[in-house]
Parts: sequence; C-alpha cells; structure tokens
Amino acid sequence: MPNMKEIARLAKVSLGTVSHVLNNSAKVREPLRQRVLDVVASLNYQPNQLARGLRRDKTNIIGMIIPDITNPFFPAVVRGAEDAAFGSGYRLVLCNADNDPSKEIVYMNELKTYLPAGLIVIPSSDSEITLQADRFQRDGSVVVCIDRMPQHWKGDSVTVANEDGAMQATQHLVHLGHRRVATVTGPLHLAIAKARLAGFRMALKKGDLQVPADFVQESTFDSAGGYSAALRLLQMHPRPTAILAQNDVMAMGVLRAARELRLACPEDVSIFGFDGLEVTELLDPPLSSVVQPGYELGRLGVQTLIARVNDGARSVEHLVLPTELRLRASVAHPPLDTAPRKKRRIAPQLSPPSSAVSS
Amino acid sequence: MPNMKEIARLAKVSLGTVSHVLNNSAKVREPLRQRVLDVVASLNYQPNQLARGLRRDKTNIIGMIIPDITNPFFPAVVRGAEDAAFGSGYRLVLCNADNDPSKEIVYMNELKTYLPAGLIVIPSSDSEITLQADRFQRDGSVVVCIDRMPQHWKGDSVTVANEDGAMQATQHLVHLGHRRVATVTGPLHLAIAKARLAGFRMALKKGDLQVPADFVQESTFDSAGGYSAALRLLQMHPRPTAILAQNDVMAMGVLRAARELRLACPEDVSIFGFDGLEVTELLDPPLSSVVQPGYELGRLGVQTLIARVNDGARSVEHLVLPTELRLRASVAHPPLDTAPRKKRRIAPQLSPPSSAVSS
DNA sequence: TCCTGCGCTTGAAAGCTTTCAAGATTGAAC
DNA sequence: GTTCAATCTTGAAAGCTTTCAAGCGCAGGA
Repeated sequence: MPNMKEIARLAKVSLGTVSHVLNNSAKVREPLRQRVLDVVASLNYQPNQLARGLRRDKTNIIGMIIPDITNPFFPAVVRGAEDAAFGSGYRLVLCNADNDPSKEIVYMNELKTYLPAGLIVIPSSDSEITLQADRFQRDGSVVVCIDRMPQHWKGDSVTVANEDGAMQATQHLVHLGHRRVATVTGPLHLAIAKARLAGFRMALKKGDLQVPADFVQESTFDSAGGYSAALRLLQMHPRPTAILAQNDVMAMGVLRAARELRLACPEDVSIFGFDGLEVTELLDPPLSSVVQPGYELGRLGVQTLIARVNDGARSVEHLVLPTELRLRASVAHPPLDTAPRKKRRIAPQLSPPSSAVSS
Repeated sequence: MPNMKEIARLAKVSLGTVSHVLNNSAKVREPLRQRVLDVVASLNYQPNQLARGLRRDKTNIIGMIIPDITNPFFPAVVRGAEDAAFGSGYRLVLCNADNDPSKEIVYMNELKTYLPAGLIVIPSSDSEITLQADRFQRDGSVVVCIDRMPQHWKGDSVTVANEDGAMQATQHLVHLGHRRVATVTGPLHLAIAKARLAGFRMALKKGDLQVPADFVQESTFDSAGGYSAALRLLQMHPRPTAILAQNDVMAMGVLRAARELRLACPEDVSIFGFDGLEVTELLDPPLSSVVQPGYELGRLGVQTLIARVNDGARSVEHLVLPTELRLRASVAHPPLDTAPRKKRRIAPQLSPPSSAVSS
C-alpha cells in the first residue's frame, strides 16, 4: 500500500506538505497542491487510519454497544446510528453485550484501546455501566447513552419515553373498560423493564385499579417468554381481560398462547405490544403497540455524540423521544360478562388467589 | 492512559520485556514476568490497539459489509459472525451498503485503511465487488464472501443453496398439483434474486410447466414490493394458484394483498416465503418458507476467515449450507376448479396473455 | 579462574501520520 | 538591488507498540 512518504517523493514535496494538503491544515500554493492531489489520485492513496489515529489520539470510529442485534427492535436503531455516522465520516464498531453488564464492560474497555471518537451505549442495567462510563468520560472520551438513561448518568442521552408509553397504553386499556389488566415484563433487573412496569402501574393507580401480584409476570424479552407467561396468566380464574406485553415479540408469544387456549383476541383478551415493529401489522389480529422511533433514536444518538466531540463544552443534552400508540384490532372492549361485578359472581369459576382483582 | 513505557518503568524492566510478557513472544523469567503482570493489573493497562496494529500491519478488526441490517434476515447473520469473532478475540466493524455496489466499494477501500484482519462481505451484485475484492486480496488481505458467491470469485465463500431452496419449494408446489405458479422476485440485478429465480424456473421446467412472462414479477425485497407485485398477479385471469416470494417479508406483502382481494390463503392461493424468519410462524396463516441458516452463515463465514488468516496457504473453501423447507398452513393443494383442464374451459374467464399456462 | 555457550533482557529501529518550530521563498516597498 | 514581512514549505519529533540484533549474566566445563 502506498504511504505519504511515497506521495511526497512522487510529487516532489515534503511529507509535511502532503499532510497539509490532505488535511487542509495549512495553506499550500496551488501548483504544489495540485501535484500532490494528482499523485494521490493516481495511486488511489488513502491515509492509514491507524497511524493517523495514533498520532491524533483519536480515530473516526464510534463504538456501539447494544444488547442484541437479534432483537428486532435494534436493527433500526443501529441503522439510524450508522447512517448518521457514515454521513459525518465515522464508522461503527458493533458489539452485542447480551444484556450482560460484565460483557458490556469488557467491550467498553476494549473499545477504548482503539481510541474511538466516542461510544454509543444502550445500557442494560443501571449501576455498573454508569461507573465505568463515568471513568471513561473522565479520560476525555465521549459516551452517549441511548434508549435508556442510567439513574445517575451525567452525560448526554437520547431516550424514549418508556414509562410514559407503557402508561398510555395501559390507560387506553383502562378507558376501554378493562379492570383486570395484566402485564408480561422483561427481566426486572433491566432498566427498561422496570420503566415500562412503572408506567403500567401508574396508569392502573390513576384508574384506581389494583394489581394482583401475579398479574405482573416477569419473563424474558422473547417470544417464548411471552408465551409461557401468558399461559400462566390466561389460566388464572378470573383471568385478565387485557395483557400489556413489554415488547412486540413477547406479545406474539402471548398471542400464540391465547390461540392455543382457544381464547379469541380481542374478544376474550386484548393484547398490547411495545416497539411498533412493522410485522405486527401483518399478524392476526394486527397488533396494537407502543411505537418507538428506533431509527431516530440511533440517528440522534450519533448526532449528539458528534456534536459533543466537536464541542466538549456544550451543555449536556437529554433528549427524550415520544412514543406513539398504534391502535389495531388486537385491542377492544373487555368481554361483557366480566365487566360488571354481578356477572362474575354468577360465573361458576374458582378464583382463589385474585380476590382483589377489581376495586 | 497508561502505556508500556510506564509499565516498564514501574516494573523496572525494559520496554521489550513488557512486550514479551504480554505477547508470550519470548521466555521471560518468572520473577520479572510476575512484576510486569502485577503492574499491568494494578494500572488496568490494555495495549493500544492502534499502535499494535500499526506495527504489526494488522489489527484484530474484521470488517463486515452487508446490504442492510434492517432486513430481518441479516441480524442473525451478523450475530453469528460477531459471536464467532468475539470468541477468537476479533471485533466487528459493520457497514450497510444498501445493495449499492459503489457504496460497497467505498466501504471496502475505507476499511482497508484500518488494516483489518479480514473482510466478510455479503456481495450484492456480481462484477464490481469481485474486481475490488480480488485487488484487495492481492494486497494480502483476507476476504470471505458469504450468503452469495460472485461469479468469478476465487476466494473462500460460505453460501446458502439459494437456487436449490427455491427449486425445492417450487417443486413442492408443483407436486401439490399447482400448474399456475408465479413468483415475486427481488431486483434482478442482485445475484441472490437471480439465483432464486433460476431455481424457480428449473423446478417448473422439470415439471414440464411453462412460465408466462408476467408470472415473474420483479419487485423490491420488502413488504411493499411483495404487496404491489401480488396485486398485479392476483388480478390476472386466470390468476396463479401459488406464489413463491423471494423472501419472507415480501411474502407478508403478498399475504396482505391476497387478504385485500378477499382471496383465502391457502384455499385460493398458496404462498411460499424464503428465509424462515421466526415471525412467519405467527402469521395467519403460518407461512411456509425456505429456511436459511442465517446464524450459521455468519458464524462459519468468520470461522473460515480466521482459519485463512492463520494459514494463508490452506486450500480455498466453498461451503454451501443447505436450506430446509418449513411447511406450514399457507401452502396446500390448488383450488379444485382450476386444476383439471375441463373445468377451466367452463369458467368464463378472459385469459389473453396466459394461454400457455399449463402444458 | 577463565572461557564458552546458552538463554534471558535490552535498546533501538520501524511502522505512518500529524504537528511544530524553523528555514526558505516570495512579493512589495524603498 | 536590498530588505522586511508575510507566506509557504520543510524536517524532525512524537505517538505506542513489536521485533531484531546485540549484549549481558549465569552456569558449567576446562
């Protein structure tokens, strides 16, 4: 591969001049400039980014740490991030941390040794990452948290109104007349699962409804998780008339469980998802969901990061992107026979654990 | 950040010794070794990968160029690649080339300046990339093509039996009795679309069926593409009784079109997808699909790449992973009234362009 | 005690770029 | 034609690691 020395030799200028031409770091008189550019073009020369990064103490790499690209919500985020990065001359190094804080930290430390321009992190849980990222920032590096802001995070962040989204969805269910509303959550040590659960609870509290403990089913963020949790929920007596799943993939699992139990959606049970994946529109029934602006999340994350790289002194940014309810056929009024109290007494169902279902 | 010089100073050894300890590049007597390791641990030192790469003329970065992470087939591939890479100490730089050969090349040239250990490429079309990758290889770099092998490609590759998969699926339809089988293809300048179309044609030829030109609808690899192509197909007279979509997302679009035209699947039209995405199981009806081993594709791609890095002389590898038919409710026998010739004559349908439908 | 040989350590060079201080050139003014 | 200032251009150093040749110390044999 050609290097600057060779360019300099062929263009009959010094090494320094070549550098100045390439970086516009000093005025170079036109004839020289042209000679250099000609040689560069003819050799198809591109500067060695390692040497450049080493000297400048910074590369144009942006490290991105996400939980798992296989989760269908993240590709859009990554794509948004990469588009924004590419447009500004940065490149993305992708790391799947599997929601494992220790893997997150391994990746962070590793990435640091590439002297990246900055890091975009989707943190899984609160404490560990904050500590590490703080230390990282103190080294002068730039870290932007997206999707979820850790509790004591002092740097930039771009997040989605998770709590609010879950609340709105739940409120919608309540307004439709549902009294027995359950939820299937992700692992509750994850920040995002906690936030959505908080929104869920808040909406029910506002509606003066109580939540039996077993109406909150903790599970994993995948279809199997939604499925098994829903099996438990839908076999209770009385069973919930609506279920908020904490993401769309889980909601699909819930749907499958309902189908297997011969419960119709939305006639017997309403199902609400979270994410707003495109495919949910094609399900049977089409799934209602809390839409998150994934692409924007990634795009604005990188945009914020670059802004911070260019101006370390700018004030800290905390963007919160709104969610949006996408209402489709999977959500409807609760079945008549379960709404008023009388009816339920008539129905000869065992209902041992959930005596305080509706208030 | 600490550097080797500092480690050397604190451990009271020379720079070279520190390097030898860290890389096991020479025997170092135990007491010295221990002193170095202690200092390394206490400072939490990690070698600067830029300097290391610069000196060694190679980093532990693997560049990965894919068409678009937003296409639901690719996340699994990327994940497979990353897991394999991470396990061997490599890191993945991800690039979305948008099926744009020129963007592919820009990325390749760019990546080269990071002195990556190698490149994993999912090439979109044949010619351009081959040329560039060949040149790249001649520089001593390692390039592995996955998912699709360009025509004149001489390096390693891991691919999926696209042609064969499409053929099997089509054959299955033919065996069920379908005579009017149509397909919705991706953009036919893409290698993968060509391959699947070839398999489709081959199966019909084997079954002595001819394909009217308008039964091959070229479109884009997304749901909207499948939808619009299917609208065209399903409004023909006589219309096809089965449609093979070249990927699952398109198949979902086809399904939507059928539903809108009040055609039942599979009673009026059978629909076959390609990819084997998990969500297709949850559609109504569950979608039959040609399953591609995405994760394996990525994993084996990186594995092959690393093997080549470690042994440039090993013989060239061309792995071809088999596809598998996943048969679900979306595929069934053709409607009775269209199968035997007689019936069709009776039906008062205009059939101008497709006179030679069944042979 | 001296020498030989082996094996561990060392210092310096190299890899490619950026940047800084210093040197060279140019143009204008006298 | 000189001189000064301003503007370009240059060479060298620095950034951090790996690697190679050379040096050192030690052990064993003479």
